[in-house]
Amino acid sequence: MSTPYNPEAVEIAAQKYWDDARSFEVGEDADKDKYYCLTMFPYPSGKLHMGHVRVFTINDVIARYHRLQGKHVLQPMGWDAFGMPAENAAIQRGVPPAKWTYSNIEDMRGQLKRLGYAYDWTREVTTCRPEYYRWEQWLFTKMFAKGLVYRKNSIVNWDPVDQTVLANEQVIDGRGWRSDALVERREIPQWFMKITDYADEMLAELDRMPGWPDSVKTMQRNWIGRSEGVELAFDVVGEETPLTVYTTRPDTLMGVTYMAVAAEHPLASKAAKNNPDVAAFIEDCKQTDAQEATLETMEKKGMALGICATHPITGEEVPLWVANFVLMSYGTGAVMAVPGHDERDWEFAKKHDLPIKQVIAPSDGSEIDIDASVYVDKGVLVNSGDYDGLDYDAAFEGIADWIEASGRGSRKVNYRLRDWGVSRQRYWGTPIPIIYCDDCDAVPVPEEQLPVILPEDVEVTGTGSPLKDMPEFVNVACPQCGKDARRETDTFDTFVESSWYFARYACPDNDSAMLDERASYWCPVDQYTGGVEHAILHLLYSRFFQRVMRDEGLTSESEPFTNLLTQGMVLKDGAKMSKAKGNTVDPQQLIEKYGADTVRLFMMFAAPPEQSLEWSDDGVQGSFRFLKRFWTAVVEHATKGVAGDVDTGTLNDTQKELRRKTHQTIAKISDDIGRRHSFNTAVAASMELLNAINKLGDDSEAGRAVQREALNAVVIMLSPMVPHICHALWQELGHETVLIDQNWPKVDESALALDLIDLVVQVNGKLRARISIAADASNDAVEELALADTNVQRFIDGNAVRKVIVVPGKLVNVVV
RNA sequence: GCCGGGGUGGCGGAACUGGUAGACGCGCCGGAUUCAAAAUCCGGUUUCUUCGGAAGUGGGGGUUCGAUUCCCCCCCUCGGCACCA
Repeated sequence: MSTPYNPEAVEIAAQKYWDDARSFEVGEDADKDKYYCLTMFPYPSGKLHMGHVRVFTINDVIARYHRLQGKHVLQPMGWDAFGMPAENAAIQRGVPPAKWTYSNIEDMRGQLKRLGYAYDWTREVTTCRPEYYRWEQWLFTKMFAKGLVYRKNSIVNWDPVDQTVLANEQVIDGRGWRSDALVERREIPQWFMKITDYADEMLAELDRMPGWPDSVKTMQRNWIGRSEGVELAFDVVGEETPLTVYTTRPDTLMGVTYMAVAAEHPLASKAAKNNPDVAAFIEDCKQTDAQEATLETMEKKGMALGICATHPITGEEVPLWVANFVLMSYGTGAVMAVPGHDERDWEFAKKHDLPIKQVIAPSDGSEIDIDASVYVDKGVLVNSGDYDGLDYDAAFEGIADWIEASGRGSRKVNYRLRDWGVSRQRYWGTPIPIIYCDDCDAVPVPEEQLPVILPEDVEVTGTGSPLKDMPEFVNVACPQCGKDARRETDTFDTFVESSWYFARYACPDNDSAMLDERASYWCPVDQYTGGVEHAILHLLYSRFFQRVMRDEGLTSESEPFTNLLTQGMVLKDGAKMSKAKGNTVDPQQLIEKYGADTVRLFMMFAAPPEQSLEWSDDGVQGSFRFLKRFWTAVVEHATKGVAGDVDTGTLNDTQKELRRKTHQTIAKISDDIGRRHSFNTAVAASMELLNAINKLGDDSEAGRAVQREALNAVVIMLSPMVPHICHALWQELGHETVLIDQNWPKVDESALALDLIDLVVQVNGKLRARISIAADASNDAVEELALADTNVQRFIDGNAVRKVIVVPGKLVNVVV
């Protein structure tokens, strides 16, 4: 087969072999060491993009590497098939979302197969199919029974022209993307899952997850945002119900000079009734979208309500304001303001001429001017009556004790994390299995009536969900009393589907249970790979669902993903690839031009997986060139016949050197892939070894044996990245066996031994000489030889040597 | 605004636990091969330089015999911020 490298022929042949042999279909074998290797499943947007190719290749490399290590590897693939783009396509092109989605899946599956990923396609899951989503409907009804779901009002982006709810990404500069109308905040009833019930457990477990990156764990910790503080009630003059607030700084209680409530707060609404200015202000507050980033960066506005609260300790009256930065959905919808010791309160007080009172002084006794700048550090209490002189801890305890004793409140642990709102006013999603009855209120759909099937043959117009206009869907008998009732027409957030799919891959065909014993075999996922953009929401929701499933008796695992790898984006000209920017690169065209292996190789070589990857057409060309060199090297070696085994006793120095390089490289690549996930350096090391093989030019029996050993190793070690070419080259090297069934090469420690080692010599930290010395030389001998070097002596220049630092095997630093 | 990343030659990146900055590849320059080109192969390639060296990892400071690596401050940039997935 001394033909030039023809990627297409090589790749189709390898793929046909894997297909025919069903190489990647795996069952549950209790005797084998299982390894579940998973990548975040894609949304079927139409075509594969480079971001997909990158993450799937990373995962495939890990999967194939572990298979060569003797593991029983499962790598499945499926489709996160519900979501907005299908509705948008339907609006724009009149294609029903289901049809559009299924056709995209067909196209993308074909593209994935062409890339040669080692997937077990018999386990494919598609979330928009009733046999999948029925089980999350089922779990929802179980959660309902346990009180883990509830309904409450919450805020959405309302487009007053299109009369529809908008997603945050459909709000551009505060306006609806289609109507250009100013978006309003509007409250509607929605379903919530009590993720906060698991906040403490999920937070604590983060400390016992060594397989996750610290950055992701830190983000999740901050997101959960556990804080200890007190909740306390302020009496409101002329009101029966007091105003409850939460604070983590009870030590600053004596510094409260005003309070603020949300625009939606009942006290604000009440004040608005006889104050048109307040009413106008509240209306104005609603003229904004519901995103946190908008809220945090917009101008802080407020207005006095003309009502006062009573300070619980001093009895002084403090004015009540309504403010746009206080949200009804956060905490109690009201805050106590301590302008002296809170940044935002200070700025607000300055703007509205509210009094600023210093109640905390720096612990070191230094003077501060609270009118000139805010002081947010913890310190010693001043101007706080009985509490003066106490430090933060003592003041916290003292004031908290007083609050509890007075019956005004209590210590409370609070979370920044809010319960998960799962209702979406959209068509293309899993129907929420609830029936509304005038007598029985919200009733979950009984198990025997599941799944609630989403009608697929619909027309989508863009103004509201088509389900509302389908009496055959909406009208239903109440499961409890049998009277006429109405189905919920909202659907689930698509994060619900992606919160448990990883477990369903183990048993996608089970039509009588959500999970079975096969899930116990495969779960948890050993290696999970996906974009950093999912560091919080998707990963936290999945951790939550895993626990819900555990508490439902479906699994014994608490954590879904043992090891996590978050990969960076693919950029072109420094920017994320997007149709809008016109800087996309189509993987399909590249595969046609160079083959899948070249694309896979470039992806692995161009950057470490966690970092963003800058696309380069020249770089792809370079990867292609390397594969051609690789092909030629093996073919030229093979045409001279099959070389024998290495006889270590008969090698000359250059042969020994290549053999050392071979085994050094085996050690390096094993570590690079297995431990560090540093695929770019693994590829670089393979290139170095191949360069060394090509340089040897030794056709003696021993020379050819050493080359063959090296080539065998390179072919196996590059195969996770470029499996097709390696499949062919393994045969070319004369093996009767199949590459994917091989074992990873082993390091021969004896090949690594060196008689002489090179050390560098520094004088005052600057490189001045290189010396070669016996590997087992003593530090004294190393020092002596270093000092004897003429260039070293030149830089010592007659000065007294103050110190000599010898780092064994590395360097000598002479300090003068 | 808040939380988490990143910043090293002309470019992508390497340097893993504080120890030779620039591995490997791209690009470029020179050479071989060729009627010529493509492809391929060989050599060179941080900058400045008085050719001795000197400077250099976003900027400023610090710790250390020694800092891309650790600490403090700042700048730029990317991701997330609960309805994009």
